[in-house]
Amino acid sequence: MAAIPSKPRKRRKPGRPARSQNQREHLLDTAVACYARDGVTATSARTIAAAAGVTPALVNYYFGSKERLLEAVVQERLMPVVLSLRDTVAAAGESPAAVAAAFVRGIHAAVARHPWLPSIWVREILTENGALREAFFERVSPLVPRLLAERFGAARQSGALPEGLDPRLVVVSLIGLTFFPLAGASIWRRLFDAHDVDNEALQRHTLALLRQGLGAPP
Amino acid sequence: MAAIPSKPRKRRKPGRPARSQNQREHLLDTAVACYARDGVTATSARTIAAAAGVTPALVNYYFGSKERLLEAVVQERLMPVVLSLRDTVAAAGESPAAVAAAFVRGIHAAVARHPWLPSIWVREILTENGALREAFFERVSPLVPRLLAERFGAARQSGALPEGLDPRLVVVSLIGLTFFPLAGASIWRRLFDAHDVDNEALQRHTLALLRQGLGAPP
DNA sequence: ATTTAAATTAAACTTTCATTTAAATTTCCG
DNA sequence: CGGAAATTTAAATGAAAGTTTAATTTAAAT
Repeated sequence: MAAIPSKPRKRRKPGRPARSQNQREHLLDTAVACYARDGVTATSARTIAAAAGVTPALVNYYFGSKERLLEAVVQERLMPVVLSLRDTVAAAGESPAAVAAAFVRGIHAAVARHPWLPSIWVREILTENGALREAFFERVSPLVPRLLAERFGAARQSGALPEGLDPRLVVVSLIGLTFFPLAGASIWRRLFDAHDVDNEALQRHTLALLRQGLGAPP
Repeated sequence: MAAIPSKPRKRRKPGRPARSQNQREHLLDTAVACYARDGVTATSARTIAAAAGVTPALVNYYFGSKERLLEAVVQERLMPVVLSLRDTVAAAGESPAAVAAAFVRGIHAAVARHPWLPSIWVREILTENGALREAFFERVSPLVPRLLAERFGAARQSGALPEGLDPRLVVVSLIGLTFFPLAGASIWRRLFDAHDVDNEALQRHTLALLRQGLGAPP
């Protein structure tokens, strides 16, 4: 049986195109979207190229290898977001509640601009052999998680942290309360028929939970 | 240059082995560990076979295909844990705090037995094209998340849920507060030098945060 | 206008993967 | 003990992956 070329796909001939867009930036954006959708390791260079409408060879032309494309994504897409988040947190007040609120708002603002963020975080940083784990330790963790832990640690020493809470674990809880619901938004919206709940409502809920908790069991 | 057989690897010859262990169960355990470490899509049948000390052909002998191995892992490894968790939650009282506490304790107990659980959850259920997403909707979500949402919904109607909290989002927050810190345990222990904090301390912290929150900003 | 540099593709190469097949070895049942 | 069924491997096959190379087209520089 012969393959039927139902769509006579017009493949471009080789050669520099007339008015070329910035393919390098476009490849970075496409790659980050593919990483978020399928995971870094499961994303082939061919997939990224196809999604960007180019050939795999172009990926290597701009980045040299699959590995260095990931490195460029970290440097040019992930790190700017992290730096901006650090500034937001650093500008918050001293009280744990204020720092936590600034973090929650900062994450929500970042995700509104960069929807790929939570998915990549939970897949590639959180898990055992995540593709961004080392990048996280070396470049991200000194900027945000350590800063948060210092603030909460100082608050505990001045008695401003409620009894029973570990300042380091407050950082962990905060990340879990923000990235996790944002990463799974499409899941719980579908599951609970909660299409009425937008991210702003989620943010209000999270801040309310952080303020007062659920109360004590009877 | 000739390959040097430094370790004269003793490859077994074909044939049924003398006293065979249960390779099928062993392959299921190995697969679930590989899934947790590298992610489902990034795990090749060869990787699982090598980790289990057998050849890839044996994977197909027992499961027919890579895809049906995943299906068997869901049915025979994941689902029993989910069913047990549902019983724990169903046996809790009516108050939101009691239900939440039962869930947190149930998750911690399950993870103590099955360390692969949080990693697989955040990677394969939470994210956009996660390999277990459909299995979650069809088989897991009716058992646990829906049950939780019903309890919290009832609590809100009887006024037992604090102001500002959405009963459906309480479920999401709960999962984020448990699976996320457990999945990332090796990260934050290393990051904060918190090797003194065991999972029991984490559980106490989480329950304390759920009880009282962080307090209001000044 | 001519030359040089940049951007892009097609095609080829090598590796890795999932799967199939045939053979080998052992257990189980009569 | 002897044959049928079960379990395992080596080897082969075909598809997909990452990368390299050479060719081709356009833009930029002189």
